[in-house]
Amino acid sequence: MKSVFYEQIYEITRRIPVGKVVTYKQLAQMAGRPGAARAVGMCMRLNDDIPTTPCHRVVGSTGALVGYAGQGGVLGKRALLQSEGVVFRKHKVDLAVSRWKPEALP
DNA sequence: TTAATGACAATCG
DNA sequence: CCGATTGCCATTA
Repeated sequence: MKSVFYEQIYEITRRIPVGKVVTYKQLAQMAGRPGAARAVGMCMRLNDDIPTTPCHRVVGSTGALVGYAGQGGVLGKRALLQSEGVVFRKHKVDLAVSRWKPEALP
């Protein structure tokens, strides 16, 4: 365990359903640290356990794929998201459709 | 304790 | 719309 903050981020990230994404800002807010979006990004970068923590489902507030430490970089990330059903509008994720809203869970 | 680093985000020209 | 700038935060050396 690196830190409580990181663990929280990972835990939330693990709940993201297939075909949906969240923004770094959103994660930070859910972890109780609004404004720590940047720190969240670092957390994702350190994550190497992709199977249990789908960090590729985390994008920028505008839907742009900021970065990806996994295979293929942001390109591979985009491919993964698309294959999971995430809707893309040009080069960015269509947050209006693919943003995960915890309250929207059935 | 201070300074530096990033997978961010909002603002400005 | 795009690129540059500034502010923010947790972690690390």
